[in-house]
Amino acid sequence: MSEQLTEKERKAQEQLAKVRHSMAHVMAEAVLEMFPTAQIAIGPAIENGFYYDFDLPRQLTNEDLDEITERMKKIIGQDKKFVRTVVSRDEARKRFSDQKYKLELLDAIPEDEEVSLYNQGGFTDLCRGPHVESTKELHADAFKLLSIAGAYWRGKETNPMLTRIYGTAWNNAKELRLYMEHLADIEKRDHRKLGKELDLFSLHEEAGPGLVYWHPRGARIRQQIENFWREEHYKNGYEIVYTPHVGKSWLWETSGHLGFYKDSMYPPMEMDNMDYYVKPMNCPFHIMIYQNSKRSYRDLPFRWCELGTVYRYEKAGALHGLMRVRGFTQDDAHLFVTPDQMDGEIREVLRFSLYMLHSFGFQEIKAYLSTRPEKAVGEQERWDAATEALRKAIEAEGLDYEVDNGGGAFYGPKIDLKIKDAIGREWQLSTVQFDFNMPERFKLTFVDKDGVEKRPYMIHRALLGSIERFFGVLVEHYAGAFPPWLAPEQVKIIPVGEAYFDYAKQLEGRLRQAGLRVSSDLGDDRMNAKIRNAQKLKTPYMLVIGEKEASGDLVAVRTRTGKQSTVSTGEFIKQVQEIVASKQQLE
RNA sequence: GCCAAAGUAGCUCAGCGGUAGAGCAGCUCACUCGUAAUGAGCAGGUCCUGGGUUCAAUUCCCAGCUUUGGCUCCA
Repeated sequence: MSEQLTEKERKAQEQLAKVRHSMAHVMAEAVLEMFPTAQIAIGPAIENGFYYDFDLPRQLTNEDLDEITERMKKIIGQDKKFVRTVVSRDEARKRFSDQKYKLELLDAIPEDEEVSLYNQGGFTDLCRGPHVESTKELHADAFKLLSIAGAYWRGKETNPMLTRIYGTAWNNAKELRLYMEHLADIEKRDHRKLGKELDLFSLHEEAGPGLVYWHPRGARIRQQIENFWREEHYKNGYEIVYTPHVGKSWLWETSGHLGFYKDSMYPPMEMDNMDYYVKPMNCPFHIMIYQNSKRSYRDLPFRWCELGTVYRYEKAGALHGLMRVRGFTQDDAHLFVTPDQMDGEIREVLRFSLYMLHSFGFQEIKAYLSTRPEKAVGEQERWDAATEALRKAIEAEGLDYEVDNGGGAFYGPKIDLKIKDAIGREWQLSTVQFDFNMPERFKLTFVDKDGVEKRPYMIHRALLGSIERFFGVLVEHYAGAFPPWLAPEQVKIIPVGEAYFDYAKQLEGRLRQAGLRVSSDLGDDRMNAKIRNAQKLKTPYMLVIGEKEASGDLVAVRTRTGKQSTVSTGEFIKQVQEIVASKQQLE
């Protein structure tokens, strides 16, 4: 199932990576022309482009980017050859004696590896390559410098901050244009922008950053998501639980959260000489329910789910719209299972997860299997068994997957599912995680057939992740044009004139009785303006009502996609109900 | 948290060392309308907050808060 590239595609990709990497060198040359004392760090090719990190004598402005661009164009036009030479370490050290970052990189190259330099005339870089033969292969009209950003040297928070310049580069001007259009599309779909335009939600710095306010229209969508979620959980053998928002410190000490994540938790509140913490996770609470009685192997598995709102102190600079917030609702569940049940339960969780994601319109899904890291709790056999269970489940579902060796949490291996949205971006939504830690820490037991108390296995899982984030992804995926089953308002009734206001209200009542989300526009705008307003809100159906419709029990349907038709009111209701029931998108 | 940029009306933005402007939205009035904006009028602002410089600060400087783009982080 994995993406197989043909030889030709692979070569084309390699070439483009070389172009981008070489662009980075050209940019470095241009920057050194402008700032001869600049320290240069690294400059790789990345997805869609390249960057280079510099330590510069002053801050860069956008005008500087223009000048760098002009200089790069000049360099490209000179047909400079990229020449590779292998040198000794001493030579390299001499060459870069005034470049401290390069010296550091040089020291990091293993003894048995060659040290190679690439030169294109005025610029030599310590570099493994590969590069294009000559700047002839680069296209002055197919690159663009995009942004200036700060980046830690070697990505380490404690290291100095360098100036990074990002650029994009392509094979020709047309590809660049398409990419720039893609960026514009991303901007149009931005959930923060659409959230305002469609009046879905807001954030209020004065009331607390990273905390989401759901407006009626956003809340309608959320209700649809949650209702569907609850129904499906009951259908799939889960029980819904509700747990508190705060708990005494011993809970978080026992769970280990205070030890590992204290900095990311909201500070405690003191009451009756006790510290209470706002929950950053739901698991300890579900565990309290588990411990409420002695559990038998006959009771297991327990599948307890909760739309649990948690609070985490995210760093100020990390907040981003709905995607990264400080208060969010996990569509959480914890499964307490016997070792025998593990395989089957994992398989079911995965199947359920895929079903949910498909229901929301995500078809392309990829799995990531993360295995035991260096530092981990739990015996090796349990890790092996759990990891195998995860792998078997992925393979049974025929999912394309990658293994992230050592990428698991310290308490257990996990599967993450990433979806691809309408414009090809990946978002991680579902996660299924084994936990060898909590049952141990809370000393969970069940009495097995043989009368012996044993540890249950515990599985954490979230299908949508956080409702806030999932909602943000949905907004961007659909660009705000939600399929009718999710749309906050499905139908807008637009009378052609005041004479039909009464009929509009009557029709509205009838549609509402039929379960549709509908309202009438009885303002004093002209019909055209009303259509425009409904269209801007991406309302799926607009019903224009006048004499013909009122007298014939008809509706003139205009969909937001621009299709028009006239059908009987009954027929319209039936059609919409069908589309809603089948969760189809409007065509 | 770190680097950089930004913060002016509900929204999108212009402007500027002499205490502010547009479009849209809102309100009022007129128009009574057949598939993406009818017209006119009115109202709306501690120019993010706190200091400093200055005769005078929304404008310049400093600090803070928030947002944006990255970096780091993300149980």
